[in-house]
Amino acid sequence: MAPSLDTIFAALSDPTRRAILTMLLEDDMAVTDVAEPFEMSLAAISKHLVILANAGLIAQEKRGRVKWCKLQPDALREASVWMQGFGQFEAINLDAFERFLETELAPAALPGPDEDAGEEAPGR
Amino acid sequence: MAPSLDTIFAALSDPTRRAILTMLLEDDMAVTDVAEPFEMSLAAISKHLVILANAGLIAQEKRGRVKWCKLQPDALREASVWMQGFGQFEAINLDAFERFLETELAPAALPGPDEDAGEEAPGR
DNA sequence: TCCATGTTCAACCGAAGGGTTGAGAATGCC
DNA sequence: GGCATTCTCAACCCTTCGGTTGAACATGGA
Repeated sequence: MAPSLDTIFAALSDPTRRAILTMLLEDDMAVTDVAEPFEMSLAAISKHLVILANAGLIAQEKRGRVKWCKLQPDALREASVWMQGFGQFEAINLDAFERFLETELAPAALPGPDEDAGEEAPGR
Repeated sequence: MAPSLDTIFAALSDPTRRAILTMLLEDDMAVTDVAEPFEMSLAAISKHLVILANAGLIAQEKRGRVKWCKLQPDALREASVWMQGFGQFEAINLDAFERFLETELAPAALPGPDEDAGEEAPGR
């Protein structure tokens, strides 16, 4: 099922989970490596990852013993579209809209780790 | 204090609160009028409005007996900025936005299709 | 002044959230 | 096979959340 906005925003409301997303922006990671910088149990991180996966924010793929986590920004995109409707509803920036259309028509980029984010996402 | 991303995303994670924001997109509303289309108590709606105000998503101003609620999209923009680290969605897709508005308004967020609020503009 | 209207407060309730611990279940390596 | 590594499951604990109800507070109008 497609993750709902409920699930997406709830997943984003926890600072640990946002930090995990920021880490995954750099590279795909195994569960143990995701958990390493946090001062909480591995089981807790595992739960957080399940929540992120249910929200469609990450994908998890098991290779051997190791489960790899990678960012999946489509859900974020949905939520962003919903939000930006409030900020720019009165005055639509036509230039920005045209730029959006271009990115819409462009081939969907595979969410690889080598994506140049340009600017690091703010932490908490 | 500036509302944290925790607070903002948590406020957005509830369908009732997102429906309220959508309603306020049309016009400023009094608390009673906000509560009218929902099948829950006025006190519950009042709590939701407090949560939205604490998140900086709405502002509340009391004139006489009536407390008017109005959208305050700055907090949304802040959260939107955080998200932009994860992808390139700097522009708004109006079609997608309308789609989301429909999916938000249609199912269970608002009980009846006859949401003839009929509220008056705050200035008078 | 008395009463209706608009909104919040306080106490409560059940469910969900975020954390722990300990016991598994897979898998890879010797 | 035996063992370490990786990750999840299950049971619990405590707090927060979303809702209710009834009372209270504040204001405007007769």
